[in-house]
Amino acid sequence: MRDICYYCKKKSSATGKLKQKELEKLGNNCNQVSFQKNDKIMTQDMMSKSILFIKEGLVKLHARGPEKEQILDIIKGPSYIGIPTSVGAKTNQYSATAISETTVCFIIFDVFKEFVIENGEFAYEIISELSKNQLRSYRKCTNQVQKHSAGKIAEAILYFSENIFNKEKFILPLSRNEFGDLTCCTRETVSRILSDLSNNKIIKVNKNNITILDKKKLEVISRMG
DNA sequence: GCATTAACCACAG
DNA sequence: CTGTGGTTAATGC
Repeated sequence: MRDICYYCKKKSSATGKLKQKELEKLGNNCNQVSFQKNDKIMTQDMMSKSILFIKEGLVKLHARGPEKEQILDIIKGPSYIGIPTSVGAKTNQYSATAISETTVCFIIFDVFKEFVIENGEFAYEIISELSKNQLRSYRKCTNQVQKHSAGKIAEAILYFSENIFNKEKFILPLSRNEFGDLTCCTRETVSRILSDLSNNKIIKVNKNNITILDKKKLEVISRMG
């Protein structure tokens, strides 16, 4: 049991900086759990007591807004989730739900904290990941406010293709409604824009199967908003 | 004014 | 749950 982290092939870049002793300690202080699609991994407003590491799988981060549910981000393992809310707040500021079969490591907060304090390289890798996420989040926020619907949806399709699946063809792991919650559109607008893009031969849509046919045009739509 | 955009509503499959 | 059509309000030219 104590060696599970030592031999883990899905280590984060931060965990890669841990010494063997620390990895053993991590192994003794984390708990690996499997989740099925739609299982709740972390719930908004609940007390956070662990750092969560997605070893494998897809997860959506979401929060209740004043009006409706908002999908904040789609995360692919291996990646930490919830460091900001575990470190910066008493309770979870958002929920996390599996959108594919997912393996999560729950790491005891104090052990994580100890690594940050005692291992500078580990800490730097964590800061690096948090920084990248914050920059991406700023960019997403600006785009959501300023782009028109087609641009936001094109951007999201490109995000799935380039950052999640690394393919031109993929299965959208969200319903139309959820896709709307992610892109700040209504489900009707999502439907219409997907058909438009399909009619214009920019993407192919069959239920949740999406194929990018003309990436250049999709990028233009994303950029121009 | 007129056109465009997107939300809201309704209804069908 | 999804696609489509009509209506409406806001915004831009």
